[in-house]
Amino acid sequence: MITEEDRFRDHLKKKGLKFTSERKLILKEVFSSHKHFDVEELFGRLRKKDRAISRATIYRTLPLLIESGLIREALRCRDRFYYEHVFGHPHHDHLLCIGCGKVIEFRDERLEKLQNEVCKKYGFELIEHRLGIKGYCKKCQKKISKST
Amino acid sequence: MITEEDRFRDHLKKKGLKFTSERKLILKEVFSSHKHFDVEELFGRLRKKDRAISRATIYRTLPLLIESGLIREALRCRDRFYYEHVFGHPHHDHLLCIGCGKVIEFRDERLEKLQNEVCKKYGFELIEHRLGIKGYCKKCQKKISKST
DNA sequence: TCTGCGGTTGCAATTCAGTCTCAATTACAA
DNA sequence: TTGTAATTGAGACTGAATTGCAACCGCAGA
Ligand SMILES: [Mn+2]
Ligand SMILES: [Mn+2]
Ligand SMILES: [Zn+2]
Ligand SMILES: [Zn+2]
Repeated sequence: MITEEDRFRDHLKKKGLKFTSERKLILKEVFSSHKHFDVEELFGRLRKKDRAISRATIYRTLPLLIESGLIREALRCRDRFYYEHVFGHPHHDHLLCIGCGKVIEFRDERLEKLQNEVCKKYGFELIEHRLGIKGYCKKCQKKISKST
Repeated sequence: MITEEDRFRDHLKKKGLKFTSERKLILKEVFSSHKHFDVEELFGRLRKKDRAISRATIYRTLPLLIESGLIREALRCRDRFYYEHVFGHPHHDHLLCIGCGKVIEFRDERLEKLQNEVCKKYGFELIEHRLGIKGYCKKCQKKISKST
């Protein structure tokens, strides 16, 4: 069974890059939780450990994790990228509540299939897609109807 | 028949805001072409006219045009937002070529319907959505297969 | 195990889109 | 025409992300 570390090591080797202790720590921290995360949060989490890692190194490592197929940019909110696992986690899309910021993940096979059809129609080779649906979650709908 | 200017005037009036010459010029320039645009491009186009308008005013006006339902954020590439017309142009989604930057617009009713279904399932009130599919256009596929 | 060659790191400086402040200006309703 | 609240441009500012550089270090080969 291949672990995320195996995958990362392979990718680095292929590119003639080194598996440093910093990259190892970042990888470990990234895969210690399944939640979406941004650079600041990751930086904060790492700082609390015995070994702090600079923001620059984090910014330089995340693209390597993306290239390895381990994570991807999931959302962009509040002027930041939020990342999520790809390795070990099936693809899905997101509902974003404008009211409270809640994020709901969903997967719909029919949506995926239709996108393939669209690409076929235009002779387009699909590499990746991102679907973000903005609106109001149940709770926020209630809040709004109460306040009017 | 309602024009984009009517729409903008109405919206401004509703909010107690003024229809200034700057806002009028920005509106005019935005609707002078149907292509996607970003702030820098719009700023450049306006500067070439008799009357230059500051970036700050453009940044302050675009949200008003969005609120009015005249334009929307269509894409995010190269760290910038790209905008497009909503007024007078039916909703659609985008295929983005990673190779050459080409943007293909498409509309698929079934995709729209399925998204409504997904929202219903989660009790989510859909306000807007954005689907961006990244990949390679026909030409870029050929280029790649030639170079290997 | 030792060595040397790249690749890597942290830091601070930098970039750049986007926001904000403020004094001067202007739309527009009365 | 006038009063007033909204608006403007200029430049300072913010904050995420990038970069240059000198010291550092992983690792393949000896
Ligand atoms: Mn997710
Ligand atoms: Mn479009
Ligand atoms: Zn909510
Ligand atoms: Zn292309």
